[in-house]
Amino acid sequence: MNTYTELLRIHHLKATPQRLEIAYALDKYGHLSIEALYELLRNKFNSISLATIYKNINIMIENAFIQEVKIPHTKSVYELTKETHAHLVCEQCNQVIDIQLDLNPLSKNISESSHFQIKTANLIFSGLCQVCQK
Amino acid sequence: MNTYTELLRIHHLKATPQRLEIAYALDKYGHLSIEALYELLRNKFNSISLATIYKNINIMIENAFIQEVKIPHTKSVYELTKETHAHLVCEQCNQVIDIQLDLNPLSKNISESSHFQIKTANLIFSGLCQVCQK
DNA sequence: CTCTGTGCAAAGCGTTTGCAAACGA
DNA sequence: TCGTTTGCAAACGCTTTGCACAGAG
Repeated sequence: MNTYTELLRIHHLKATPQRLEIAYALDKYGHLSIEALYELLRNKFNSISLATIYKNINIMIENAFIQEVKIPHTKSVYELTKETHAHLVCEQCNQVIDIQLDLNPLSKNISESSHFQIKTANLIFSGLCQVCQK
Repeated sequence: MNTYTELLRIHHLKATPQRLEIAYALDKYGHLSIEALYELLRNKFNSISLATIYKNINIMIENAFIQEVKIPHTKSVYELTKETHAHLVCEQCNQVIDIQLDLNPLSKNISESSHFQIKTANLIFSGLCQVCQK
């Protein structure tokens, strides 16, 4: 039993070949759109359906195996759930980069001053990656 | 000529009654979904079309008169463009609150350490508002 | 007067659903 | 074997488009 099978199990998901491939692809590429995932999986499964992608993405989100990243001005991408981090999004090549960033102190400050109970923070920086700056 | 007419002019938008009402509604309520906007405008214009809402929202975004706020797990809302700020979103009542927050120092830090040229930052805190905590 | 915006209906497109067959445990 | 998942096709819902008329400047 490989790592992805275990990972799926932990999140109460049966390990089908399609799901294993989704997990593998997200692990390898970090962030993928529905469309990109579909294209990737088509290389493995000649007759895979978009419906299968959607059904799996949805159940994987429900089970906290993956997360949706909503990006300004572009379509969403999906990533394996991992510890909280921020995203850098290149407006030119659409690359998405994770950066470690502890927002807890800031959240705490705001919670205290606004009486709003903060559970999660979502931070996206948009701009140009090193390559696209040239 | 009222304020909203001027505001629209500044963004190179003709001041039609429908647009004036959109501007007024966003100014008054802060953040509105397409659907909410449609319901509000229907009170003023008995035969307004959803297509008109969409066309105006789109051109207003293009002309930087308004901005879309993409919220995790819910539909987008729209707001008048103003200086950079973060959002508090209540997961229970879906209320959206603006908070002033200067992310420039943080952006600068990240830009320098990551060689990524940051243009804009987008920060959303999700949780429970004061009322919904009870 | 001219060009843009509006409302309506139809088209478009991404996403979801229902179902029979295939499959995982 | 039993319950879940897959793939297909159809349905769905949100958004966009084309067009004729109305309205802003």
